[in-house]
Amino acid sequence: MISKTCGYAIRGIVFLSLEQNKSTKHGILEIAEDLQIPQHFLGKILQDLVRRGIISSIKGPHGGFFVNSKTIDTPLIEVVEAIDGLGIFKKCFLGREECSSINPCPLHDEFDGCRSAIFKTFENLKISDLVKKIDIGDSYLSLNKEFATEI
Amino acid sequence: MISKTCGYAIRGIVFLSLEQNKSTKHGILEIAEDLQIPQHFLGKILQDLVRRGIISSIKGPHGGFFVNSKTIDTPLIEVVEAIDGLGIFKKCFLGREECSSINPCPLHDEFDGCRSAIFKTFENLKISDLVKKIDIGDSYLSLNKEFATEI
DNA sequence: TTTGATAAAGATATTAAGGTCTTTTATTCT
DNA sequence: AGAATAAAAGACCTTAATATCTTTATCAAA
Ligand code: FES
Ligand code: FES
Repeated sequence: MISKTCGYAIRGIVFLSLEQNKSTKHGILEIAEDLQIPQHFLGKILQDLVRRGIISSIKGPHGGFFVNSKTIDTPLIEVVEAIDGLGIFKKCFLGREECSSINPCPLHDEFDGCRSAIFKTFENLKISDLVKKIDIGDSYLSLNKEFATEI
Repeated sequence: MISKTCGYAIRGIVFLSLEQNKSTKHGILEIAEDLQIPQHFLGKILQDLVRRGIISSIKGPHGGFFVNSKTIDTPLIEVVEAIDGLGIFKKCFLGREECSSINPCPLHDEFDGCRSAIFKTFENLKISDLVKKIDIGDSYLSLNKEFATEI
C-alpha cells in the first residue's frame, strides 16, 4: 500500500515524539539503529520531513533531529502525501490506466470501500495517536525478535 | 496492493473467459491491443499462467491462448499467488522486518482487518464472478476514454 | 579561531518491476 | 518438404525503489 520509505518516515517521526524522547535531540545513527533502518537512507527521509516542517533539526555537535510544535499533531496523511503522494489512492487495482467509478473494472466495487477506509484512517490518525499506543505498551516501532518468535 | 503485472494477468484471463471469447483462441496481439497492455509483457505473463495450467495455448497458425476446463473456476487468489506470491499479505505496513500480531506496529490493528478482508475477497472470488460482471455490463476490462472523461 | 561533531547534500550502487526486442520451436497449410 | 504463422523463450533495456558512500555546510565548545 504505502511504500517502505513512507513507513520509515512515520516510524522516524513517532520515535522522536515518544514521551521519553520528545525533549531531546537525536542523532541519525541512534534513530536508525533503534528502528533498524539503513542510516543514510533514513537520513534522507528525515531531511525531507525537515524541509516540510514536520520535524526539525540542527547541525553541529549536540545537533540532531527533534520534534517541533507541529510534529505530534501532524495527520498521517500529510506524511503519506509528502513521501508517496496521494496518487497511491487513485490507482486501478487491475492496472488499467485510470480508476473510474463511472467505468469501473470488475474489482473496483469490491475494493473501493476498503481503499477509502484506509485513506480516512490516514486522515484521522495523528502522530500523537501512534505515540500513545507505543507509550502505553500496545505496540512497538521495531520488531522484538523474542516476542516475534514466541508462540 | 497487488502488482501491475498481477492485474494484467487477471484481466488477460478474464478476457479469454468472456462469453463471446471463450470458444475461440486469441493471439497475443489481439488481447494486448484490446486490453491496452504492452504486447510482449503480457505474452510473458500469459506464458506463466499456461505453465500453471490456469489457461492453455497452442503455437502455430491459428494458434493462440484459450480457456481450459479449469480457467473460469480459478479463484483470484491462485493468480495472485502465481504472480506476486502470498507474501504481499504478510508485510508490515510500517516497513518493519516482519508483521507480528504479538508484537504489532502502531498501524497493525488499524489495517489488519482490511488486509484480511482483501485476502478473503481474493479467496472467494473466481474468474467466473468477474466474467459475469463484465458480461452484464456492470464493469469493464479496459478504460473507455469517453466514459472516463464524462461527468 | 581552530577542532570535532553532526546534519545536509549529492553522487553512486543495487535491486526489483516493468517493458522491449530477437531468436527458437511448434504447428498448419500449401 | 517448405513456407508461413504464432507462441515460447531468453536476452536486453528502462525506470523506480531502495540503499550506500562521500563530501560539504553548520554549529558548539575548547
Ligand atoms: S479500481 Fe479498477 S477502476 Fe477503480
Ligand atoms: S502491520 Fe506492522 S506489525 Fe503487522
